[in-house]
Amino acid sequence: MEKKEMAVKTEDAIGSSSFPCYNSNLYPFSNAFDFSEVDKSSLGFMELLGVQDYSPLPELPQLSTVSVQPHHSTVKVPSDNGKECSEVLNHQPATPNSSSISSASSDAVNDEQNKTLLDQAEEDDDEEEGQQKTKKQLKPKKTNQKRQREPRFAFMTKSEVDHLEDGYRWRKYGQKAVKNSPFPRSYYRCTSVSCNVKKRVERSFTDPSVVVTTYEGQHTHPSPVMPRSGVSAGYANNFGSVLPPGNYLSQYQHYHHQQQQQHLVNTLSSLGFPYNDSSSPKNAVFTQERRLCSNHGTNAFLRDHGLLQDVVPSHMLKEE
DNA sequence: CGTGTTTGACCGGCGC
DNA sequence: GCGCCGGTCAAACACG
Repeated sequence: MEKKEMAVKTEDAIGSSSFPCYNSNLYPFSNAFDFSEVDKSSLGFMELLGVQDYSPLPELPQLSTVSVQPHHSTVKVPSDNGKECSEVLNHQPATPNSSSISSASSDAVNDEQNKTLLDQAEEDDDEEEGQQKTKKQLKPKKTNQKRQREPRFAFMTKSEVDHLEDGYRWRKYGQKAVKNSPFPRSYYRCTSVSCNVKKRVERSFTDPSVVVTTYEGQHTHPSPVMPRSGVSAGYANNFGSVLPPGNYLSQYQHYHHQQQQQHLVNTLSSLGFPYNDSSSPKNAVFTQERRLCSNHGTNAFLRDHGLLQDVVPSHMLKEE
């Protein structure tokens, strides 16, 4: 079977010298596909390296991983920690000479009860003001409430640069060696005050050209890259940010947007997906993003449908 | 001086 | 209890 690609070959698309490999900024399927609705055998040509659901759990994040590969489909529900996540990712075979994009979607976001470590730390400060709490000293005992995480999602990107630009400003706060991997994992936190979004960046050791980026939490502010503007003026990425039209990153994203949109159209057509026919039951594929969008706070995110907003008829994307 | 990175130490969960 | 490991802290440092 002829193998088609959902993602754009970075080198082919833009030339490796013009831009760093930012193709991951487009995530055409981010939050878009409900794989439970899709006959995975029909997706055999896709090069989705992994789809991860980091939906929050009462205690530790539980990860359900779906791998969709040629002639291989698995659904894994790891036990109680995040180890299996990276393992699954790392088990993905390398696919040289092709870009790969994967995405994951978060389920219902129980964001009101989620409490970050920073929040807890602030509370600790309040409760124990006057106490010295330098790092060298023992930190105050935490309460028995266990740590809860924000919803997370991860994706894999073929890229030469580790830290992919996404329109937000990040401050690196740590780097750790990863077990069974020669590549370190970097930890970033959004620099905006009161925004506790974090992301981890690591390189797959099975395919060093693949960068695994994991986002945790949701931005409580617009992208600082954009001065302002509505969606119509700029190009919205899938993280709720909108980039101004003249922005270099925006232009780049728009270029890839067009490229990948065409790929998506071709792919859907070859699959027999009547993407312009709302009467098909296959349209259920597109419903999850809308559901997710309604769970996000930012207007930009609400309106952002990524590639689907151009491929899928607008009435399919409307709130019902 | 403000901002961001580096890096060793610390913390907490987990398995044995 | 101990060690491993992922995640975080924060002092030191670099840079514009």
